[in-house]
Amino acid sequence: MTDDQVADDQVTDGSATGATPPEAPELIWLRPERTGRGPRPAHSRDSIAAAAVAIADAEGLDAVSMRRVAAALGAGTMSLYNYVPKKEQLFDLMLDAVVGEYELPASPSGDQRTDLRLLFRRQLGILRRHTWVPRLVVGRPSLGPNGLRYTEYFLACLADADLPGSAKMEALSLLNGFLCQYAEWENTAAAGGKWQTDLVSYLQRVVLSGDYPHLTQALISGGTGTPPDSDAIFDRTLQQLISAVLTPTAPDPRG
Amino acid sequence: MTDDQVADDQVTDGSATGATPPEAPELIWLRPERTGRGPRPAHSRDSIAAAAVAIADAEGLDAVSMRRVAAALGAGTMSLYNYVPKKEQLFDLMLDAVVGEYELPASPSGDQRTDLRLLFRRQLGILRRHTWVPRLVVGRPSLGPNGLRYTEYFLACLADADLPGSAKMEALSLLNGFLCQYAEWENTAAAGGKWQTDLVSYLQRVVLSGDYPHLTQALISGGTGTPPDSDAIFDRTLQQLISAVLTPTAPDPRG
DNA sequence: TCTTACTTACGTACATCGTACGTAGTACGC
DNA sequence: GCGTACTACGTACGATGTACGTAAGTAAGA
Repeated sequence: MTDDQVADDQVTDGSATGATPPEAPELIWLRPERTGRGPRPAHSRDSIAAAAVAIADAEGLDAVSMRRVAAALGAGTMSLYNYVPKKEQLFDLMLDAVVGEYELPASPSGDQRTDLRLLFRRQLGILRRHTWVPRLVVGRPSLGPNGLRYTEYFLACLADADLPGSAKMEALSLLNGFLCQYAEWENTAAAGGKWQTDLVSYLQRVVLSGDYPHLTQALISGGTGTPPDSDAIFDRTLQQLISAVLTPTAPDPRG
Repeated sequence: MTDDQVADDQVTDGSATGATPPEAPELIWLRPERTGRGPRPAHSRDSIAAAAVAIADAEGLDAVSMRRVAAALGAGTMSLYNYVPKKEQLFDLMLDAVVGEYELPASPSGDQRTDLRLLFRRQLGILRRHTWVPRLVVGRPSLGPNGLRYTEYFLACLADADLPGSAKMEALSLLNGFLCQYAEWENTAAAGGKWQTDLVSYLQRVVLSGDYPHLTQALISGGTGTPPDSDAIFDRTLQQLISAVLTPTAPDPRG
């Protein structure tokens, strides 16, 4: 599984230029930021991430291109590829930078529910400043330095919980998923514009068709496009989820 | 529902060449599939969606380009734009096609938990056949014909529940979010390849650093990259969420 | 110290993407 | 039949990710 595709690389030819192009790792955290050879790099991962984040904040995620970020750094486009070999990894840098914005307490207070609630409420604040984050956190775990510290803190909050380690990881994933989903919902609700208008008139048409009684009732009993008046919905749901997650394992009520 | 969108078309300007370039709606479901004028369209939304879905299933979402889909239909690239003015709307078609794969029961059995469990387990089956779906369901509600039927059925399952309509919609969103997240996690777990390998060696390095004791313990107490041996995790979590969602509103245990 | 090997920096170039635009042909409403 | 709105599609433009080659700079081994 390790070396099946470079079998016939330099075998027949003894020339000098690099015996094995050593398969750059897919994960950017696996390559050292600095090797100590060659000229001193002009940029750091932090500055690159900051530049990219600034662009995404100001003009949206689609405005983040390699050219654009390189230009923002005052570098040639292709120079950026020395630091970030793939655009996906630029996204990794951006996510880790955002996770790092939360100044974590030194250690949890000990009250699990309160600690978790505070943690995720802060995270929601961060996501509100960086509305592009949810689109990026699909299946890719954010495990850069800041992501690791964040994960470690989350697990420290659950240190006393009577749960297997895997359940704690699942809890993290579940709560983060909810967080991003809620943030993204806020985004679309606040987007306004033509899409919003179209959606409303479409739903009106749907309601008037009379073919969807349950949907109709659900819509009229609670405003649809209406953004949440406060964080009440978030808080309430968050607490429900925390409770669900902390419950060791419900006895299976299978029929 | 029949004629409400052509109100102010020719009112202010009597010139010939289309007085108002009538602002094509952002939502594809808002434009009729067939207007009755001009030549008969050679393709249908269903066939277009099917072609796109086939490509995505076979070669991944990134292989779905307008050119590719048009070619699969035997049409010129730009002809596709008569049916789908924006690529985003092609994605809408694809999602609705996938939602339509589940042959919904005529009406729920009446046992809320069982009905919901069955519904989402089927949905998981669909997502396993179309691994690209979670990436597409970020913030865009899927409200095509099939999406509407699906939503209506979900709400019918909750018809007897003592919840406000908004809470039911939130429940739908929450459960769907979990579903997609779980499916996406399965995808990355099953992806294999170099990324997986890199991730493992990275985590090994992290563990060996000794700086993340809680993370270390969580990792060793439950395999990380290990795909779930069965659907047990999904089922258990799904039930927890269903219970949480059906609970009218926990009394606020605010300190 | 010199050499060598590897780094950084960046310009050029290519394939591919979404899609704006224009033109030609077709079929329904008047 | 006439006009208008539709379908069909070729061409073309700007932008993207990034492979590749070259020049220059610096640390490690002789």
